[in-house]
Amino acid sequence: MPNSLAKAPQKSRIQHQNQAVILKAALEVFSAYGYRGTTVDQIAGKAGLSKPNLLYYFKRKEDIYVAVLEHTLDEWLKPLRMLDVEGDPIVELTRYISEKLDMSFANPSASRLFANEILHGAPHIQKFLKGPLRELVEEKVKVIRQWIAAGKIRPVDPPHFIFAIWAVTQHYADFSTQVEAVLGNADRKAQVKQAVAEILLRGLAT
Amino acid sequence: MPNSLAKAPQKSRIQHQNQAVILKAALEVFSAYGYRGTTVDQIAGKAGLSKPNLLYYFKRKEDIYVAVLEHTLDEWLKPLRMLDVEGDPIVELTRYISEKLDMSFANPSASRLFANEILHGAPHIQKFLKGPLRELVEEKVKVIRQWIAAGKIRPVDPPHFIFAIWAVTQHYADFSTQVEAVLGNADRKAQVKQAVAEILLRGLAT
DNA sequence: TCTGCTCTTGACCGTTTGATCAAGAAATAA
DNA sequence: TTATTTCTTGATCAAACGGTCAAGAGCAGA
Repeated sequence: MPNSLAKAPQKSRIQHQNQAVILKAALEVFSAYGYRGTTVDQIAGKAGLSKPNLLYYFKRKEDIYVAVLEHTLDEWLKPLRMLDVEGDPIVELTRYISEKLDMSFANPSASRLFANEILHGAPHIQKFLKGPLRELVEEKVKVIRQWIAAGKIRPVDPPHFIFAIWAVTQHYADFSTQVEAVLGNADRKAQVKQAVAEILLRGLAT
Repeated sequence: MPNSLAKAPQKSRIQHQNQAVILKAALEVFSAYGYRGTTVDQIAGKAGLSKPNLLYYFKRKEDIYVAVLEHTLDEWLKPLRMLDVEGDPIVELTRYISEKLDMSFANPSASRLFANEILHGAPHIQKFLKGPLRELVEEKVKVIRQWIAAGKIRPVDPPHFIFAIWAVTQHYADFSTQVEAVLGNADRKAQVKQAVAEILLRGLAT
């Protein structure tokens, strides 16, 4: 018995595969058009399934949306979790900024989905924001406070410093249309990493 | 003849008043639910008009949206326009950050409307982004470069520095749900101003 | 007052969309 | 093979929505 929990209906190969295809398609469509702006037909089309077939795997449109959102959240916090109080602050923060920017460039859809959800009041992830996210921020605020207390970096308001990192790094995913309209479409990942790290971290040097 | 241009249909008192009421209601609803997520009935309800009456003033839903958007854009750029090359850089940038944060706190709906539009590819304001916005950024990039050349501030990548200011200041409007979920609902305008200015500007001091 | 224009609305229309269902096809297990 | 479960889909429905229209109410100038 591979799973003794009553709730596990053990997915078949086809189920596993189709759910993955649906989630991938749904992420792209939801992030591009928002929840209301997305139709089930669009997702089905992008996933290569008929609409009733898609609704065989997820009963309601909202179920798809929630599944995509939850699938994204864990991934989203990983880089921050790794912020290590034992490491050198500038090295740790440079790595964090770099990884967040990598995520923005590699997977802007996830960032936009998240941004869209929060922009509209986060109706589906209130618990996540007030629970795991809040706790993680409190934990990392302590890390930054320890660095300050140890004289390793100059004083800074820790929660707002974390917000600033989020804001700036996610800007390159959420507002890429604007960035490209103003600067043109050239690839500038390396330049952005350099510039952002400098802007956010130079003020911390002792 | 008060207006000899053929196109001016000279608005009546009622027209003037109702259009203002509609634009105000539409801003709130569009920013909260997005373009697709908003129904004409919702706007009409919030404006205290019947749906056909609202459509007497704006023929199509999209016309309302575009009107609200354009009504917001000019206001949006004013603080940046005032950035003065003759002034002290830290004073000028502190004032700019302060005014942007004031806008985020006083009128988060406008910021969210703008964010939502860009998040979804800015289909209605491509010309604005590639025209007036781009030109203004180029102008202010030169201002920052002059400050650097004159040795008044340490070197920084000017366009990305402007983006960083936008990202961080607008974050407190667009992501206020998240900020409040993590930090609680206390009023913290003054603290935010202090913290953000420090984070973004301390690295510029010579 | 009368006249003409502006404003307002209930009823209605065509389309889109989320969701359902019955029935058949495909996979799986015996 | 046969039996059973899983998967797939065309047809269809009810609700929501953007938009129209004709007819009436309100208003301003003569």
